[in-house]
Amino acid sequence: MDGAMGWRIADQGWRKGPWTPVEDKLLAEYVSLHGEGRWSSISSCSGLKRNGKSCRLRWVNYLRPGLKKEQLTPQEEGIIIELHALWGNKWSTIARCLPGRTDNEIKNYWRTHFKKQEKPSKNEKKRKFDDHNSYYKDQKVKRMMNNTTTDESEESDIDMIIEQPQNILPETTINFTCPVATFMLQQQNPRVLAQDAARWWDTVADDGLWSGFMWNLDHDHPNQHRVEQPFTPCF
DNA sequence: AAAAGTACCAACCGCCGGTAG
DNA sequence: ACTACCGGCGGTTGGTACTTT
Repeated sequence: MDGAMGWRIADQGWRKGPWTPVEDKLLAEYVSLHGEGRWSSISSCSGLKRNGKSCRLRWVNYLRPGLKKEQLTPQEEGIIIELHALWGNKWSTIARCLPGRTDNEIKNYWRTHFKKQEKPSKNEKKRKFDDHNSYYKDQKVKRMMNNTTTDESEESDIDMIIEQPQNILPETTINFTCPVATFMLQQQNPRVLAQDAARWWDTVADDGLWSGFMWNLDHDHPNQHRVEQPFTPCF
């Protein structure tokens, strides 16, 4: 398999590594003339010493018009989290629901922010705990200032986390009590670190974005969830 | 100031499914 | 029905910038 002209990598002397501006220009010109596709014939038509696979990837992930170069917004992060919980590592499917974002970008984002190493360094463990702990302290203070919750069980969970670090520090994964985390742990993505979800949650909550979001957790039946506003097919 | 650790991202690789001949 | 080609996908790697010690 993969014996196609432009697809064969060995023995062809294809250029590898980072793309140069000249190569980008050649690729863009080729696509503007011939449209997307026909990747395998690029090298013969454009003079590019790249295999078709590499050309396609470069176009899709970097040169294609409409790509967003800026950082992911909190809304986009939330969508990624939700869709990953629903679909798993279907990066291209998730990407179709985020216009201007690529599967590679989303994949990288997820791996960087949510799929941490099994055994982080000692220092990182400490930092994760510190971040996690300070997050809950912040949340507690916010609630006290806003006087918004009287949920004793949640309160005691928070106290436990803050006051009993020895129970948590040695572990890579920390359990936590916000709805996002609870949902994610119910799903098959339990390896979400408190630091990451907490950071995201903090942003969303502070920005007032949470209320408009798609989650709808059924507190009467905590083992169940439903999506109030299903996605319209975007692919 | 230097070394070590970490985060981020572009690009490569192998595999798979669809399709044309 | 079979085979080769093509395009796409997900996992992984390597380089670089940034941060921490």
